[in-house]
Amino acid sequence: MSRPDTKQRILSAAEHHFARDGYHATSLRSITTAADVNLAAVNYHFGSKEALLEAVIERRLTPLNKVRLNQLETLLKKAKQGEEVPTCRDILRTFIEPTLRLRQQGSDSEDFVALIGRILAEPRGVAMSIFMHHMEPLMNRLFQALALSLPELPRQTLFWRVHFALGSLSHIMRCHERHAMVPEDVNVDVEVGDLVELFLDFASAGMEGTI
Amino acid sequence: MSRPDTKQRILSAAEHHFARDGYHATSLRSITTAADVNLAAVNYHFGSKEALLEAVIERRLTPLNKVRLNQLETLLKKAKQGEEVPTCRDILRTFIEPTLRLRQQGSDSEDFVALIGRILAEPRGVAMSIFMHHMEPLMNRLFQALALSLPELPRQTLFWRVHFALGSLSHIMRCHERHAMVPEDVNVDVEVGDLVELFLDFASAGMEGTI
DNA sequence: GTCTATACGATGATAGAC
DNA sequence: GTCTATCATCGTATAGAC
Repeated sequence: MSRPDTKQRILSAAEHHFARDGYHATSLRSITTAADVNLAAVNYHFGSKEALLEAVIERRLTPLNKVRLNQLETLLKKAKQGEEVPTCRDILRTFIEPTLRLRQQGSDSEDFVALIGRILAEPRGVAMSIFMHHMEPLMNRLFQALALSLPELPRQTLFWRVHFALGSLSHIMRCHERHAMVPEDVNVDVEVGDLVELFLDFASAGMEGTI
Repeated sequence: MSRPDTKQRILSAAEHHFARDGYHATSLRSITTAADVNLAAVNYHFGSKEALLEAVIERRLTPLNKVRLNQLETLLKKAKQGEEVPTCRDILRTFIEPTLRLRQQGSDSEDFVALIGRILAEPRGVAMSIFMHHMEPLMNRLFQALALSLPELPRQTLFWRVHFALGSLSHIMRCHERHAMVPEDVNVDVEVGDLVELFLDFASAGMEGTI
């Protein structure tokens, strides 16, 4: 019996398990069991566990970054036509909104969001270099746009603030389920759209803060 | 031959390896080799790999939180005497400065900072519950103080902003060595004291931002 | 080409003899 | 406290069925 979707099934199962338990704590056996395929199928289709992780990342990161870059370029073009400078908030929005929206579109991309959050937390992790490679053009463009929007800010200060903001984002990406130590009278359930605005309030204020 | 410092040597070696490679990617063999003790010594002194991790965390987190809580209480008392409200920036400082300072005091606590950053990145990780248990009183007090400082802010908004700020902090804790995608003309080397101020500029502006 | 069954060497954590 | 044995499980390799 031929099942042409074997690769995709492995990718989805791997995505889910990697996101939930982390790369090292996930065994190939648990993935192949969940995907209902033979253990050796991973090696046949991907070559190794590490290569599987790379494939998991690339499957979703490539289209995501295409969307983010498109939105950013559109914003910059529109601002240029109106001879304005795009706001810091709008620039950040092109980066974070498509990311957080992956959670809600009913697809199985929710796991991916958490997975990226985890990868960003493993400095010397196996996936870091492949991830960075995919992010570089977008990051350069983002930094460039923010520098345009905040011309008075020293570049070193700008760098650190971008670092802080993206660190904050990676934290949210990881923790959309776990909410420890929530005060009793606080309701943490928010719509994705509201979370985006809450975050943009915080991050753009932080970016624009006086020195 | 009896070596009374066996436990401490294991703790330090474990701290170093857990911080560098992560909990799951670290083998007991690599720890005991580095500590120059027998493999089984871990089980004898701590019971299990997981219990060792807990001991590693507790050894430094207990005194750290004592310092943070003391600084916060002192700040609140001083403000009360002057019949003032402590600033958001000063409150945050009591939390983050003692943490980041662990890197520079020449001790071996640098690894611990990175380790905590990593633990915070593993939602369902083995160490999360023990970590949270240690943080709860301090977090409650922190939230309470910030609510005092920003009375006009809805509590839900305050919660999320604290969440964002601490996410940002955990990111810095992890990444003090890796700095990917740094623009060419930016120098990322900063003193700990400068980093604290850079972060407080960002975080307090973000906390105080208008709604 | 796809997929399966099975085996291998390495390493994991732990228990029990000493 | 230490050492050794043990056993489960890991990622990977391979031979062969469809």
